[in-house]
Amino acid sequence: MALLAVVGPTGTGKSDLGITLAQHLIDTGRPAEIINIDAMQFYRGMDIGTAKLSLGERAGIAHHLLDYLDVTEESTAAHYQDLARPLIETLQAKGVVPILVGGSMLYIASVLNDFEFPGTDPALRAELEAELAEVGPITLHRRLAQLDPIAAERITPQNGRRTVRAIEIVTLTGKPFAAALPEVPVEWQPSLQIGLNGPREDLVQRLETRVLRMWEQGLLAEVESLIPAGLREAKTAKRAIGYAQALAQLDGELAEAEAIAQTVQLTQKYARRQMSWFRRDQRIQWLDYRDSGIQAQAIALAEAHLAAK
RNA sequence: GGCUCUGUAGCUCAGUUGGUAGAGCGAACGACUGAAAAUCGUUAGGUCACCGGAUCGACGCCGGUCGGAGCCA
Repeated sequence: MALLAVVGPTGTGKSDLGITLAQHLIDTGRPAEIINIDAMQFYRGMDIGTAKLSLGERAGIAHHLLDYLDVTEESTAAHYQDLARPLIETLQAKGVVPILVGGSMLYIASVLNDFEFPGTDPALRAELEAELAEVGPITLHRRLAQLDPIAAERITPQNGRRTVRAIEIVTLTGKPFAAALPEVPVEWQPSLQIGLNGPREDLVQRLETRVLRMWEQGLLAEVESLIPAGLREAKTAKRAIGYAQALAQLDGELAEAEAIAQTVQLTQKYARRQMSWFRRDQRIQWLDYRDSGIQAQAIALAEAHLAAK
């Protein structure tokens, strides 16, 4: 069973490379389809700010898990895992090569690695979040230390978010929470991950012009059109980098130059966080997006993976 | 031209009565198992504009030079 993935930080050309790979496989008689794994491209109507491929650019290749959520719907990695894994298996059963394309770290890991998300309980969660808001992260963390000393040691006391979830897990499962990623990831099934990246200074430049282009292409108008659809009430979608800033600009809270500058900065930071996550995965085969031979290299890697299967 | 204020980390600024400096943001690096485009941690950056003086000792006092802001002519 073949399984390909194109990963890496934002703005490195993952979508295009995904098309190239799919096209190559199809041209050589092996059906291939793309599965989006960018958490913001799930949302219908969020196109410009997520650099979503247009229909034309998709070149007739089937794309899954793209545009399948309303802006008001919340997305979670656990839910995505439930959708993506059966989809992958279905495609494989039909002899289609699935190509995961995107940069949402947790989502990728939750599909490709042996991730098991313990359940959640909205009431308990709400209760813990209220408590967090009231007493602050440090106090809540002391409670975690009593419930699960090891988890508490692995989560910094200032990190209220992770503390809440850890308490939730321990309470729900009655078992300790690992709170740590395994040294070496356990594979869900063998896959080839191709990573795209370039020198930091170059990427910084690239991301800046990319953000400028989003504004030129009408991100503001796109955001405005999403307001009636409920963007303001959204939990996840309205936080998207660029979208939050465009909203602030529409509300007069930010001048355009500020909104753009902030978006550029957040995008840079995001790319950095992505790299710090991806770097630890030794299986990723890194390619330099500036390299003109990148398509051939990716195809060679894919062929080797298919041959080994 | 005169008067007043001002020049401290890449940016915005703190710095008590003189004992060679701090924060926030940014940056680099890291953590990460149901919001992950989230949430957090660590570290590196400063001849305190420049020159001179008094002092055991100055970012801090005195004098001057250069740059910025405002007010009056």
